[in-house]
Amino acid sequence: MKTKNRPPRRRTLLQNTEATAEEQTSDRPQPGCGAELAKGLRSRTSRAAGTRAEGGRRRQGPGSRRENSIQRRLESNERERQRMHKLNNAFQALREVIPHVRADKKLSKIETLTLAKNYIKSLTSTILTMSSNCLPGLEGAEPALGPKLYQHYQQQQQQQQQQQQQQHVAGGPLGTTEAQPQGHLQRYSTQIHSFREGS
DNA sequence: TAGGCCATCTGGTCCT
DNA sequence: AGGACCAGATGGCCTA
Repeated sequence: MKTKNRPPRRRTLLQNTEATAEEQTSDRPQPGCGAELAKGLRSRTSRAAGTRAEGGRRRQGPGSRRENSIQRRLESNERERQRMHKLNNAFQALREVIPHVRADKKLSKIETLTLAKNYIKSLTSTILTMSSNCLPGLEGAEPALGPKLYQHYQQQQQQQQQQQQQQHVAGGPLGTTEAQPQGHLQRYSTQIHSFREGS
């Protein structure tokens, strides 16, 4: 696994605002981001257009609109960074459950997604092969096997729940305090529901 | 050194 | 209104 513990490579917007006037007039691209460069070009043209209006430019002190705007941008950047870190953590978690040949080499994101897709497909295929007799209606369901399996699983769950309810009505729990099976599929199901509900 | 991959910034859009 | 999400742009790091 390539561990790139890189220092922040870009100067932040705040740092840019503190850049020297000499740097700001330089034509050399600064180690800032590209979008900002584009914005810089835009602002350059607007500066050129608004030279007269800017004749008496005021100092932007703390609490000014520009200052607030920069502050909001920095907060937004931080949130975006956190979001990307979470995304990368999810990628890492996915890498750890996908079997692959070269364990010494970290999978790229695209490789991770591709392998995950193929892995799911192969597992689904295996399940189908192993239990083709037990899962009526799944024969030849190759194109959308995953959803079909999940559907079947849901039906099984409903049947189990109905049976449990019937038992409960008939004679109570009969002392069975056994928890619901919390297998991977169960967790998967729970997760899907939580995603749907946006929680 | 070119190309792949990645982190980061940014502005726009969508959603709550 | 503010946060989440997304995509484009850019530069740094790494490897063949």
